[in-house]
Amino acid sequence: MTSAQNDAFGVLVRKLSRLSALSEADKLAVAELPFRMATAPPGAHLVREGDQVTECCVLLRGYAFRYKTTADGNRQIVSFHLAGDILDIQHLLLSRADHGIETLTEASVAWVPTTALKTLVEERRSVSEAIWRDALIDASIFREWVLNVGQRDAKSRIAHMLCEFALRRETAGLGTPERFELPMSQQHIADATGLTAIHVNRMLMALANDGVLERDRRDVKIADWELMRKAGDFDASYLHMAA
Amino acid sequence: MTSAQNDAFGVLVRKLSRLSALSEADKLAVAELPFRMATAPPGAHLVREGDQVTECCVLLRGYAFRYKTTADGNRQIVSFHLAGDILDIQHLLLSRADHGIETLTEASVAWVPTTALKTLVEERRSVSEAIWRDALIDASIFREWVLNVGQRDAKSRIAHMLCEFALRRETAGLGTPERFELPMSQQHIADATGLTAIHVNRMLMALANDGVLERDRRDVKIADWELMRKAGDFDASYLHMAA
DNA sequence: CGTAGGTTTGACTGATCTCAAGTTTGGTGG
DNA sequence: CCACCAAACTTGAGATCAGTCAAACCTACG
Repeated sequence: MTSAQNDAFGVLVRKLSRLSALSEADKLAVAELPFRMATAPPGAHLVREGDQVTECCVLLRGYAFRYKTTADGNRQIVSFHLAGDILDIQHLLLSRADHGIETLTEASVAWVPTTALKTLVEERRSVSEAIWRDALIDASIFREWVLNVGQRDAKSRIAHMLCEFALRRETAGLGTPERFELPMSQQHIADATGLTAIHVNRMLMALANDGVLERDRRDVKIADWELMRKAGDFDASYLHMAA
Repeated sequence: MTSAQNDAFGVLVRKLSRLSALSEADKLAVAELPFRMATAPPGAHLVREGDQVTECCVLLRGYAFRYKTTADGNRQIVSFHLAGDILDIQHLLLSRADHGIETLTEASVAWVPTTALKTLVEERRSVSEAIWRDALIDASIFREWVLNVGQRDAKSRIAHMLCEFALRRETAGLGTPERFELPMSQQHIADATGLTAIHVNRMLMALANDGVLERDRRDVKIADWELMRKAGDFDASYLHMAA
């Protein structure tokens, strides 16, 4: 094992440490996982629906998203991901990909054999707890998204998505939630909220007009977080940031 | 331990056995879990959003659903459940309920201390695998629901929901998928699909008119499964029935 | 400096919602 | 056994949010 390996998983170790108390031995075990590094340009397919998967994919740098499509070709983004996220922990126990994974920006990913991850989970209780807690939070976020697309109107959906992104970004140590650059286009936001890109554009302008946010292309400034929270009917409980 | 205990968890043991190969010792360990039995009338709240939870809830008889609500009171059902389902496995590692659970029909439930379940999962590899596989399939279903409410039109959403219900019901050994009685009202279907009850009613009539299904109040007969599958854009892969 | 992807604008359409009323059904008590 | 009631279901008409189509405008990049 090289020190390069230790460094590679630093962002993952930090994320897992937020989810469960890891001993130094635990952290070392994570850092010593075998893996295959890869970099991918924006819009690269990491996993395609239907794939038989034998490696889990950890995002070390950049942004990615997971999506499903209908038979007639409509795309629904089901989650956005940032550095430190395990993109497909479900492949630990389900070998067939039920959805696709794609990069949003240029990204670095580590491919870890599922067998090695499985062994790690079986042998290290705290690591297991961190990983499964992460998977359960993942599911909680999906539930919130069902609520988001099922019950909220267009403006709220978008505001909610922005709140979640801002907060998760902050939690991952990627900057303040007040001002940030979106890695996704309005079409991506549309696919995540079940709207059209045109309507997303109109609602973003409406949000700016309401004084909820300021915008310059993909740069977003949330002028008034409380206003934003209300606009998006956002309550961070579902992110289970304090387990 | 009494034989009554063994019997109580029979439906759970069968479900877990479908998810992972369990030894007789594994099955016994599940059957020996401590629990508190309860019966609940239709519409009973089993868990409320925000609750601090110390017991997991296993549905042994009847139907239930999980739901979230917006600040202005709109309800989104995020999943339906039938006998054998663990209703809130997320409480194994997340103590705060991020959504509510309610019975659809009269039901019998077993409350199992999360500590006991946690011990079971730590000590029995196959049981652990079955339970986590179930949790991951749960998440896969949430993703499909995001797609369903986000991208499909009203008629397809309802048809998709009916396909899923019919198939899961069959898998659980509760009868044929061709003909069954719905445990939920049209309002429940509306809350699950992000529509209004009135529109659900119209679409159910349209589906009957299209020759996709026959209906007499809550009795449903799927005349032509292939037609139904097409109407709902339904592909069962996401249920991971063959792991 | 040309091009492609992303964003913005406007006019029109339509799926689904809202409101309001009526009907059927299953259960309950007299 | 029947009358009543509440809940669920059904029907109709009008309103609206978001989609569609078409075109123009940026702006980063090769």
